[in-house]
Amino acid sequence: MPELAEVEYYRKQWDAGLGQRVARVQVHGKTRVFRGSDAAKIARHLTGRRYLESFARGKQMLFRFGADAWLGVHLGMTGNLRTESLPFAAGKADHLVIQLRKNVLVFRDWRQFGRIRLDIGPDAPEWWRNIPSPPHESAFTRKVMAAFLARHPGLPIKATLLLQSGFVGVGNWMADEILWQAGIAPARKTGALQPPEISRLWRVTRFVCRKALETIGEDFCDPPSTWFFHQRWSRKGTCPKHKIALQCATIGGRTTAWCGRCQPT
DNA sequence: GTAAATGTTCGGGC
DNA sequence: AGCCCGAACATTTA
Repeated sequence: MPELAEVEYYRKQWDAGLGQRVARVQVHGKTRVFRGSDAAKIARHLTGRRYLESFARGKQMLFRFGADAWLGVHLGMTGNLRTESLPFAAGKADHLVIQLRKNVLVFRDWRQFGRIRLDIGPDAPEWWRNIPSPPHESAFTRKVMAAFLARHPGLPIKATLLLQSGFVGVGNWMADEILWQAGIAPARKTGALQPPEISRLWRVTRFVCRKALETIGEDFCDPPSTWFFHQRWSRKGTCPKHKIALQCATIGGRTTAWCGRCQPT
């Protein structure tokens, strides 16, 4: 589920717990989401601390508990966050359950591709600080984007858009949306894009990210009805402009849909 | 019963 | 040494 805007939406789902102290933490010890970390240790460190603030950057989230405990959350493919009220019984996929005074913060993830980690220190952890600027921020200039494209000339542009080192927060549906709106075929080699196409790609990337944040990121409401978004999920989607059947193939290792007329090869 | 799912990482081949 | 692709991860749903 979660790309840039969905992540922003889920981040806010824990807001109801802001300012409350952690009474108890339940973790599923053997779940994959704690890989690389000690789940029991995370539970121990969070207990007694107050939930103070949260951040989202692309597909990553960071939650601060007390002065120096930083909980990193990645939602993977099927993760989500929600707040429950007491009494609450954790379900099978509720791998992290943070019980506060009045509310319960829950991380659920069926497929367990998500990840939870904890860092202790006065400042946000290094992995967090190293995340580049997502496209909706002003630091994502045309020049920055063009330089990134130039580093991956051999990849299909679809695959390049999925690289989190350059297009922070862009995932499978956003990449298809961006390429459709920009009129660029997903299989085109990144290095083959002409300057006017790069300009269009840059403008559209920022627009799609910003608009998605205004709609999905705000309250999970649908993006504009004219978007590709509404068509690409179904096997028999059609181009919003031409009403013709969409093309479908695996590109960059992921299912990709596009319009043969809007996006000529 | 089989295929596919909005993500990332690792290993092998070139 | 890069670079690129496919497989693997775990589970549900169509």
